Amino acid sequence: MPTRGEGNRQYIIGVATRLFYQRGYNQTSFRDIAEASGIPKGNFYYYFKSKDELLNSVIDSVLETMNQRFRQLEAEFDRPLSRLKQLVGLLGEMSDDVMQYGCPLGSLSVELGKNNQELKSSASELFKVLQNWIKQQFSYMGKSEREAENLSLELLAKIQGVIIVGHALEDKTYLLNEIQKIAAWLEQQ
Amino acid sequence: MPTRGEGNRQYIIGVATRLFYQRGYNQTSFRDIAEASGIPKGNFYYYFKSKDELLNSVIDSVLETMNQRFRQLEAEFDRPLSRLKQLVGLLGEMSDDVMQYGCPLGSLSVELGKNNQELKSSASELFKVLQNWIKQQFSYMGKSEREAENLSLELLAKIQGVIIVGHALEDKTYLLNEIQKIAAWLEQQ
DNA sequence: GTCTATAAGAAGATAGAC
DNA sequence: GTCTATCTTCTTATAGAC
Repeated sequence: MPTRGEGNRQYIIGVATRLFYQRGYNQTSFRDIAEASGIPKGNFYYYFKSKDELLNSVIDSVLETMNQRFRQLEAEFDRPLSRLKQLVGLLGEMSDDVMQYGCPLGSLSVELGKNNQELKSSASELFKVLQNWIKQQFSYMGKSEREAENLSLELLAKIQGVIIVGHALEDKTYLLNEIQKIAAWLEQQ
Repeated sequence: MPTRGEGNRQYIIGVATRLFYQRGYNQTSFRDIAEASGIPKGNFYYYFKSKDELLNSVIDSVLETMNQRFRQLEAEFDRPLSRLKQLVGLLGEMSDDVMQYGCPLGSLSVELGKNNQELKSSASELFKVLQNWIKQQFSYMGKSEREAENLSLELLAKIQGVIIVGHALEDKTYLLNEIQKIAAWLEQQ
């Protein structure tokens, strides 16, 4: 059997990230992750002392991925408006997943809000980091502190709103159209 | 022990409705419902042949409650605009629950979308009924078919957006303020 | 580090006495 | 109709061989 060492840890986190999103945290068992990863479930306790700790590691990993993507957007696009439009474009690329599983950040936050307040706060951190980055982009665009705050919340609410409605109404065309409208709205700011 | 007959059925549905909302469907066990209702869990199978069937009954019951409330709003308020504002006002009254558990319709739809497509469609029905009623109110206000459709979706997306953002950011003040803004937006239509 | 076996308890569901 | 006891399976988690 191959020995991947610490690489195994990251691999487990990657598989868990996907399954937690697609099936929900509570509905994903170590058995599921074991089958999807090919790693016996007994091993998980060598890397994580509990399932909750695995979720915390997943959240940390998602946070890191988010920050990497932010830096990437900052390097690739000079104009903050372009960065925001790119972010919205990403939503369009994820539309199939979004239609089935909802927003990765929003759905996790809501699920954990129902029976795990501690982990819910961790998940909410992701949301706050995203909001802060968006806010900063609006600041770069010359908006005041207050305007940037309001616009960042407005953008987030628009995104979350069309995701839930598209998901619940099972209407992908609606979702795609609304994403276009959000991009157009961004252009006007 | 008291014999409540068919009243028991409705009583179980009522307790389950609340618990499914507060804890999530998958995270609510028959044991939980038994403890909260005082009815032994073995009895549930006399009224419902499975947990999924109980959820279906809950969804049916919520649908009926929604329709009752619609009729009530129609009887109590002549102007369709007043009815819609009242509906938004209801969201404000539920704000504490919404902050903790999210939207009763939206969160259920997202949860079921992750591992129970059949039940998810049933939950989505609730959403569609709500949208249709909202659309009808806009029609009564003189909007065209297309305008009424768009406005109903816009209202729903606004509501869902501020719920998720308020919930994830743990900011009740934001939620309450945004509900006020939605009411003001309604006024302009 | 990796793997198997298994413990301890909770889940949904059923049987059958009353 | 109501209730208890129990079956089966699945869960998280641990023990211990290799």
